[in-house]
Amino acid sequence: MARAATTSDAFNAIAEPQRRDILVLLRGGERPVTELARDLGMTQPQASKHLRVLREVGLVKVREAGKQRLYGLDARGLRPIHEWVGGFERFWNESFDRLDDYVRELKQAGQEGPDHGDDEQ
Amino acid sequence: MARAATTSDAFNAIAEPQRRDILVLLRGGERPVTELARDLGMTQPQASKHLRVLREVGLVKVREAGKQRLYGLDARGLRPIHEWVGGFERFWNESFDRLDDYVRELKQAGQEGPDHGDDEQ
DNA sequence: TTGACGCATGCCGATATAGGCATACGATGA
DNA sequence: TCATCGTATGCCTATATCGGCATGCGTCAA
Repeated sequence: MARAATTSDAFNAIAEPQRRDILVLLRGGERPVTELARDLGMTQPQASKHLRVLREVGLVKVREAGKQRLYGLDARGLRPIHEWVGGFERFWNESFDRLDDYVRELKQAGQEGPDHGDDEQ
Repeated sequence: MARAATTSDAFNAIAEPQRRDILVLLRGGERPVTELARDLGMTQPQASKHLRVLREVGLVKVREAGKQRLYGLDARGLRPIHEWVGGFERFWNESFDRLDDYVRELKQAGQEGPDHGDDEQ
């Protein structure tokens, strides 16, 4: 096997910096391919290809407008990511040493009696 | 070129589902490699390799414990991701059609001058 | 020392990405 | 119809991933 397809996931799609840049730019509203390419300093084919990936994972939508194709943001696909990552919030808020303590406490609590509940996906 | 290195970014590191699983499991506390491998149904070398990537991007830390090496979570690297993705929150909260309207309003406002007042949420 | 265990690596193969460049295609206007 | 603009694709190369398998290495117990 190789790496998971960039189009398999929103996770994989946004792993590419340029694609992230595109999304950010798109927050400002719909844009035609060429404009995106220009603003981000990439070639038109490059932009088109990245947009294809983003389209396939559903992070952008296209709208025909005469000769142009306007790409717009569809951020809904980012929500799951935000939630997944958010599941770690308490862990980065704790300082490191204290985090270890915290974990050890959890373990003990788990062995001794009713738990504090906290787990999985 | 090829794809960005998996170790170049936390973004790239968590693009791999198995690595995400490891992180989730690690929320429960430190674990030795073999246990992780067993619980996640992967081979030991596989686990080691994924842990290496996670270690290189700083999402996990290791601690020697006799024959074992205990891997623990260091979620601090996830924070930037959470923030980046969080920058799109308002966009996935809007329904799609309304989002377009919103964007159009922004554009007009930008061209005409002082706005119509009234946006988001 | 020897042996078992826990883990990290090395090597190989299959796959697919991202970039560069050329080009095909649809829409618009002359 | 023809030229042109705006995009999407195709092809080629270099690179690196992930998985499988074997093996190297350090630690601990006989």
